[in-house]
Amino acid sequence: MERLKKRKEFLRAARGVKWVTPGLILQCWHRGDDDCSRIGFTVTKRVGNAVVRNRVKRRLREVARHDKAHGRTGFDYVVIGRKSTIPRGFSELEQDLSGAFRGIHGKVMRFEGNVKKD
RNA sequence: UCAGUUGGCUGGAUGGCCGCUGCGGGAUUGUCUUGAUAAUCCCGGAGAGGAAAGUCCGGGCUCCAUGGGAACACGGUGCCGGGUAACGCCCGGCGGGGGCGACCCCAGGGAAAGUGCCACAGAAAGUAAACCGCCUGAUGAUUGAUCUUCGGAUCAUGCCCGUCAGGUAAGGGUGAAAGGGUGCGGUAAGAGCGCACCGCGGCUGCAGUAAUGCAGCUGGCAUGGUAAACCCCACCAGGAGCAAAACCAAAUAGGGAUGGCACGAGCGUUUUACGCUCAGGCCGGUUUCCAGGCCGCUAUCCGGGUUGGUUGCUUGAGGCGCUCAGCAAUGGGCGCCCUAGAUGAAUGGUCAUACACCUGCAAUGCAGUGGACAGAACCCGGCUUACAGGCCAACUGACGCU
Repeated sequence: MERLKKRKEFLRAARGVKWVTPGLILQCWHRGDDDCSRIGFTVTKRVGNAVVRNRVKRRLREVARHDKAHGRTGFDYVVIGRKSTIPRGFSELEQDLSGAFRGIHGKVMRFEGNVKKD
């Protein structure tokens, strides 16, 4: 799983499907090719100062590192940190992410199925 | 022991497991120019701050082609001496203010160069001025006396109640501030009108590198405040910033159209053309001068590009220790050390153990929360702001004991 690095790719993922959990928000964009899955992290200034933002981003990155099973090839994912990411327990965050992956994949399939019907 | 002042240090600890980014070494594989490069793995070691922050000053460095002189504009600084690469910083001193004291605070040049402003209140806010009051003179009324034709007239009085003319800044009242302060004399009442002391100005002497201080003589009250109002004086100062800038790869453009001005002179070669010289134009905020560089100039319109990598990038006005000079800031000498370099941006996640903090139960234990302010982005020197708790040193005051 590689990292997203360009602003354009983040903006493209923000136009895709979104899934909200208590500890984080997951966005994804189905590229449609067979390259490996990619993931990026976003924490806005509303969450806190630089120290808090760094801490949120590190916990999210660590959670994503532990969860290697759910990312699918051909997908770009963006994880957005929230103020609630800091007080949330680490195992709870792991459950949030794996649940978000399962939910968002189902949502993408339904969305693409609707597109094919149209 | 308590209260306080100043300066400095520290900025969560220990361990297990799993990661991230550089660096050094090694192995395997691929490539080729055979010692380089790319990928993967292993080992070792390193990896946020005192403010990394605010971006407020001063520098280094890079570009604006470069260097220098003069004037002006804009901007900044402002007691004196020293330190420094430099500063608006630091140290020492002076002056003023505060504190019993250790000590602290000060945007601290010029207000007799000029202009402006001083709300409200108040009579008056700066060529002083007369509201109340005080004083003098005249006078009305009053009162008294004399005369009388009984209407009044004349003389005196002027404390009290008025009017007019003048004097007065002592007192009252207003204000942030009322044209030196206190006392004595003086005066009709008063006033630097005179005197003493204090304050202020000038001159002289002494001490000090100087700011300034002390002493003497003298002047005479002349000089209200405000320069963080304009201003004057002295000194300093070109602009933009690492998204600077350079290189590599890809892409490309010193792109096109229209109009205006110019397309000059001389020489050489082979009359177009090219080269050289002169003239002309452009080159830091403006003007100008000197050296120098560049070459058609200019206006309007149209279209396109602005991505990736490498360097810059961490050895520097660098730290630590000893020593010498100095009251100190700081400087000299000697020795040792190398200590983050990311770029959607590493420096962490998690668990355990004690240790602080807070809350509750409740009573010195248990449970829960959970670790001050805060995250490098080219690098230094400062300033400012934020900061839980802990430690050290020197000094001051009070109380007690010896």
